[in-house]
Amino acid sequence: MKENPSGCSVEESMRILGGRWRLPLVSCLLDGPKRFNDLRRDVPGISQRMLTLDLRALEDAGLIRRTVYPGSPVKVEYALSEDGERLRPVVEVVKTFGLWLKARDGKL
Amino acid sequence: MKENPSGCSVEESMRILGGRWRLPLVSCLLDGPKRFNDLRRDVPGISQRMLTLDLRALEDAGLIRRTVYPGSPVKVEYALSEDGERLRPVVEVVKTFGLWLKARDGKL
DNA sequence: CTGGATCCATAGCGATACTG
DNA sequence: CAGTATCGCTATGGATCCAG
Repeated sequence: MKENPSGCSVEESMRILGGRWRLPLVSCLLDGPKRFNDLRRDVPGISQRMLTLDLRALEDAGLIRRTVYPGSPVKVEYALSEDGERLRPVVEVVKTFGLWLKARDGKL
Repeated sequence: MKENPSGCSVEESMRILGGRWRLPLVSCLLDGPKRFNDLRRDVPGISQRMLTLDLRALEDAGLIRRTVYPGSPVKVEYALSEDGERLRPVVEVVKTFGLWLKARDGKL
């Protein structure tokens, strides 16, 4: 009973948060809602394709809300859902680790 | 230049923690040092190949220490390094999120 | 027991061009 | 502005066999 369902939970998370852009994307959205091209700018290096796919995936997971404001041209806004807000601590701690990593390896 | 270095740190982290098994592996090692076949057992589903590769990668990143105790048969022990201990909060928070995720999707 | 070597399948991702 | 569609490469990971 002391066995490892813990690792499984981590796997569950990684199925959604894995990949190169998911977490950086969420990280950007923690600042507040953004539009498609805002994200393209704020997540440097992401391709338009991956942006679309990962936004889709996160939306399907219920972590992101997509709102369309009609008009010409249309305006589409992406925001973290209430559930997605649960990712804040995740992003924070991963970011912290990344910063520490960079500092460590920078000093070697 | 004022732009998102936060996201970059997240990317740095994911370069090391990405992949399907890295974090589950670290999660297992949080309990204490383990041997190769212990890990094979405790990280259900991992192939021997990936276990080798990921242990290697984490070792190269300085997050894991590998100790060989000579004898016949040899005994090899893997443990988190001091640096690797920095992953504890990461694993914890990811695990928490995973558990919550499973609960949420289980209840839908 | 602790791996290394090989082969192979798939998933992830990038680049580019096109569209309402 | 906010996407879709297509192509192809590479990385990731599984299966199997071999070895000290």
